[in-house]
Amino acid sequence: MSEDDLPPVPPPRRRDAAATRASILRAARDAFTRLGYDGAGVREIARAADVDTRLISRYFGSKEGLFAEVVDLAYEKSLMMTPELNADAAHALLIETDQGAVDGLLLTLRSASNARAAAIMRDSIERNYQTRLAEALPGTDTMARSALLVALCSGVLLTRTLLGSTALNDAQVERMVPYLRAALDAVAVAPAEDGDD
Amino acid sequence: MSEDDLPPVPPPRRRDAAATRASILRAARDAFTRLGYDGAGVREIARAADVDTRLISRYFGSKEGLFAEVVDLAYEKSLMMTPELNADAAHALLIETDQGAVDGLLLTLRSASNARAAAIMRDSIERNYQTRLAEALPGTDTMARSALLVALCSGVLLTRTLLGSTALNDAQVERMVPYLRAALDAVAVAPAEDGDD
DNA sequence: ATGCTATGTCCACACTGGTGGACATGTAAA
DNA sequence: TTTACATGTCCACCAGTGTGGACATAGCAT
Repeated sequence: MSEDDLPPVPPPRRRDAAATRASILRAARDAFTRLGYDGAGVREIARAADVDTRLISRYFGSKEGLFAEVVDLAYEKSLMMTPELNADAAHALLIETDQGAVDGLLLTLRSASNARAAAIMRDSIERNYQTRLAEALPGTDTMARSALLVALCSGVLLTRTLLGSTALNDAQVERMVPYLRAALDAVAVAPAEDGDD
Repeated sequence: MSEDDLPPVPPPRRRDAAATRASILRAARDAFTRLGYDGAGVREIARAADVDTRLISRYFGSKEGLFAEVVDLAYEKSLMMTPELNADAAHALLIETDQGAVDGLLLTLRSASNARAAAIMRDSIERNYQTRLAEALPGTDTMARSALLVALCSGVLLTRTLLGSTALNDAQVERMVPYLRAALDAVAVAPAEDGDD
């Protein structure tokens, strides 16, 4: 979940600004996803990236600047919830949490309590993700419906992962997949139709 | 939203432990709901309660102890999502956010990023709320389905309030009420039936 | 090889957080 | 009235945070 989009830390420790930036970005993504915006500190990120703390301010201006870049990257490829993919989405959200596809949502949830971080994420979501999803939806009100889909999925992940709900974490959670899929379909399919493919 | 369950600040007695406790509790509930567990500071709460900071540690042991009591109170009366009430719930979540019924959820969302706060809330939700909701649901898997309902509603509120989603905040959001209600019904009604009262 | 600039490093500042000790004072019991 | 405890108050501590200044060094152009 970390080696595919960002180059791994290079063993030859010369002076390479691009590699340093990438290393910071990777460590920041992991830290923000795991601890949230407030929970992750720049010192910790720098240590994980094996980089001096000062370089974060230097390369990204501030913690907020770093966060903004991380968020943009996280939402470039993220779980899609189209009518055809709702079954997959429901499964991914309920069963295989913490897999790459839902990391973007996880990042959002863990940082949503910070107002400034929330504004950064809202921008990125609407710009990078929601528009893409809206184009894949049939019917009208696609923008609002895509937002509603993101909202529903966020809630599931929130309850499962952050809150650690026992009912949504035991073995029987598999039986919830059809329910969740039906709920998502209720929003994703066109209003008049009763799609049940 | 504040004067109904907690006694207002008392005029007469100058030293009244019960009144002080209640005042702290009220200020803490407002602060935690507005700013989240991490965002709200004990000094701020004490100032809002017109009380010395030290009394918080004295009466509630710690910030966590205070939070636990606030959470318990918040979930005693909260929005219910039964099949009959899903229309109301959908309306409340999408239109009249920040009303009393959803404050419990709001408190949860704003504090969920803190792991210790999340554990406190999970306990309270499962103990005070989820069980109650499960009893009102028809069919099987009522506990897991009630958890799923809470999850879906949390997501809507999260996206609307914390993230400030524009698509879920403009005038056209009314058109989303039937969608959300259908999604909730997909979980709240019994599996085989197709209840659409 | 030498100088310049980019790159990396160390230290410290100002600030805020939660918590606790020691003290003052009101309130009720003896 | 006097004593004792509950109640309220002030101050300080320590561990965090993000940010910036001043300095060392590597890598490249000349």
